[in-house]
Amino acid sequence: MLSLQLIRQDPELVRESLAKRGEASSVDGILSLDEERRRLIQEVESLRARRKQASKEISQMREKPEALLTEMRDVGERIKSLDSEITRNEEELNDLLLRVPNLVHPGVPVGRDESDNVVVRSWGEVKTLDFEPLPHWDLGIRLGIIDFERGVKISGSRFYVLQGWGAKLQRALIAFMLDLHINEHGYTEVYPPFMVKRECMLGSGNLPKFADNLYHDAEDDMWFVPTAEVPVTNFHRDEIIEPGLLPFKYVAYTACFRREAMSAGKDTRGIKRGHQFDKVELYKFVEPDVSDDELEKMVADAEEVCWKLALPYRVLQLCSGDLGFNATKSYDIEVWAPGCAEWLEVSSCSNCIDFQARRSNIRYRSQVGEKLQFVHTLNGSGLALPRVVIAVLESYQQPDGTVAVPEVLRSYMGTDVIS
RNA sequence: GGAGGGAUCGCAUAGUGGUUUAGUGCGGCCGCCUGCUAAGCGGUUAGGGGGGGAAACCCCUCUCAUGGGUUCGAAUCCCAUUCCCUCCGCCA
Repeated sequence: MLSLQLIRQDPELVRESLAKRGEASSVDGILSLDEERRRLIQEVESLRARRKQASKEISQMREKPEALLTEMRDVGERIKSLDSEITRNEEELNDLLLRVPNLVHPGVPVGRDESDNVVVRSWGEVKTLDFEPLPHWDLGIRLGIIDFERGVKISGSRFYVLQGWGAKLQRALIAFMLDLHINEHGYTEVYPPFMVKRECMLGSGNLPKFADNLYHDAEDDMWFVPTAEVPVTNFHRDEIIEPGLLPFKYVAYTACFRREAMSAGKDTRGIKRGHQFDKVELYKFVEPDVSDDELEKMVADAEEVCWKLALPYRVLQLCSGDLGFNATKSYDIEVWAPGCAEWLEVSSCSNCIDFQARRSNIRYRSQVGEKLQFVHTLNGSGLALPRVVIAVLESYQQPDGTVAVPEVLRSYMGTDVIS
């Protein structure tokens, strides 16, 4: 959420930022509600001050002053009705504010959609294999490690079962990634709940705007996390972080659940896009002046997974039109999958600056006695599992139909080859 | 799921309708004192919102789990909800 004060002080900045994203502006509506709100508050507060004064006088009188009591009864009624007007106004205002996306970082290239994203670097060689590479769905079926039919039988379309080496490969990747980020990059492992309260979804920015994409248990109003970003953001919700404690760096493994209602019919083949997938997520809470640098470091942490697995990859900077709702600036990492012959998005790393911190009320003090400020939050996949499984299977496949196990996974897998 | 008990300032507690501008202790911070440390002494100790001011700052208002209600006036009385604790039931 943007600061209402900022919108009030510099509405043009906000309008321009929304235009860069190709979003309609609600700035005028917000400003007029804000004006109304301040007017109502001034009125109700002066009535309150008056009532307070009168109550004090009444308490010191021996006889009940009937005229004053009658007047105060009216004042009480007026306060009550103004309060409900303020509540209504604030609900409306808040709903608008919660739907405004983050400001676009000035360094972000302006563009319309993903075709305007910019490749900032790439690593590894996309080499042509000397045999016809199979897509992972064929490999998976032949090796008996992915079972699409049973996934559909159990849960419907966009579900699959990993079994045998397939399941173990995914588990090995999770363990490898967690260990890398914990031991070499200084992240603290957390295992959060996979179902969260509504307010967590508001805090992370998934509600109210993206309810369509979430699984929801209506009976208890519990929401299934679409990414670990949601519970980890809320880890410090409503907290004040004392001087000297930041940064906090967390790595969390979770399953992720997405309805993918918007993309029915897209990427239906294989395990690239399912309603449930696993992910290892990086998350940082940092002081504002370092969040730009911390984003670069986070991307490097995620990239390291790719090069340790020897998977060719490229890093894209997202243009303004492709930027996610929470992000001021984002990089995607894509690895090459020779079987399906495409670049797979395995990570998206974003600086959300104070956007989620404001929604979630996460503040810190830089020094004893200093004013409270909102922290900056960053998140990035490190990495998303099924797509890494795809890239490993397709890149390490051998002419005889077996799949070699990447060096760094051998100790986790206990084998050199999947056959 | 059932039955009871509870939720007050960072922590611990006092507070059963109006000098509560929420007291006290601990902790924290700032002084003083002290050869050092401890002790002692004095002061200080939250957040949101609104208004004024160039600013330092000042004024108002809200917040005693949350939301309603009663009342001229609510931490205090009533109702609902949430969470925590104890016991019972169920359970990986």
